[in-house]
Amino acid sequence: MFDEIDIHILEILQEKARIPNAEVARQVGMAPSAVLERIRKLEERGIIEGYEVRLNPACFHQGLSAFVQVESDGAATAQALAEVPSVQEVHQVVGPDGFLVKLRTADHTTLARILGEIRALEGVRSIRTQVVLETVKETRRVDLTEHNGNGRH
Amino acid sequence: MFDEIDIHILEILQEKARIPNAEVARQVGMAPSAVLERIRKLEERGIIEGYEVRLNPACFHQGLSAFVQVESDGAATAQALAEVPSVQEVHQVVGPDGFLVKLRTADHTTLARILGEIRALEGVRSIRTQVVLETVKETRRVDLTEHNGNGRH
DNA sequence: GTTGAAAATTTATAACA
DNA sequence: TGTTATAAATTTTCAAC
Repeated sequence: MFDEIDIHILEILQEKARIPNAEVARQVGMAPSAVLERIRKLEERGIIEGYEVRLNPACFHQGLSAFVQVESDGAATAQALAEVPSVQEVHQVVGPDGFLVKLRTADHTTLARILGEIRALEGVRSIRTQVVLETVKETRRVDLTEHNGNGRH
Repeated sequence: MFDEIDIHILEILQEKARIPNAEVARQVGMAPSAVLERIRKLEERGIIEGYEVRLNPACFHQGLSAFVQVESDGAATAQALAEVPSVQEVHQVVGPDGFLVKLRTADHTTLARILGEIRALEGVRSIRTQVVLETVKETRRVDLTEHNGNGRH
């Protein structure tokens, strides 16, 4: 799938995605055009899904995180949950609690309102909420260290 | 904190962070240097935390997600959890289950090994694991729609 | 798949409204 | 703060290897 140079490029981009191509080329010791070509192919193959800016949620009235275990029998529940504003993640999980939902809200008042919305969704039998006191770690970064020196994948 | 133009810029960057400054300037109808200045200040003020490439986890042997409820009495548990490879998130939550941990692994075998590691951490009394069957939605994007037309913040 | 060079575009900087 | 203008740097393309 990719070689060590690709991994190196991805490591650089994971660290800081909005840097010039020429700078990436310098760090991996290749011509800018070659790096551009590799990045293009990584994008085409779906290995790179996209580029995001990481905003500080607290600056946008979204400082409160919570996880909600949703027990549901409705097939359409997942989509309905995904469309609720401030829902950031919806995972279908094994076991009696059908879905695990992550959401961000401004405060406890807003959280209460959102939870009411979720409880009112068709098919939802019960919900159990866990409010986050403090987020110690939160990253989307993929661990690439194991892909170094192993040759091709 | 920021005005409508800032919000517009952030909306564009949330959609696709690795686009030229000049293109952003075109879309908001301003001079590139003015846009660059605004972005710099958003970065300085910590509103923009950084830029990330979004990689496809499945391409890096991280296709299996799971959430682990960790009941613990150790003060250092959070840090220990955060340092476990393949742990992507650690949240301290209200209630008896002290922490909620999100992790990504290659397969069930690896998951079992990681869970063993977590269970062996000092202070951990019990863990309860929820394996993700399917992720319906997973985004870090902040909802900026409410910040439009409301004037300054 | 890579290189190297040319052309188009973008970024950085400074003077100015 | 924003704009324009200029120089420096970068991106992109393409022919050749």
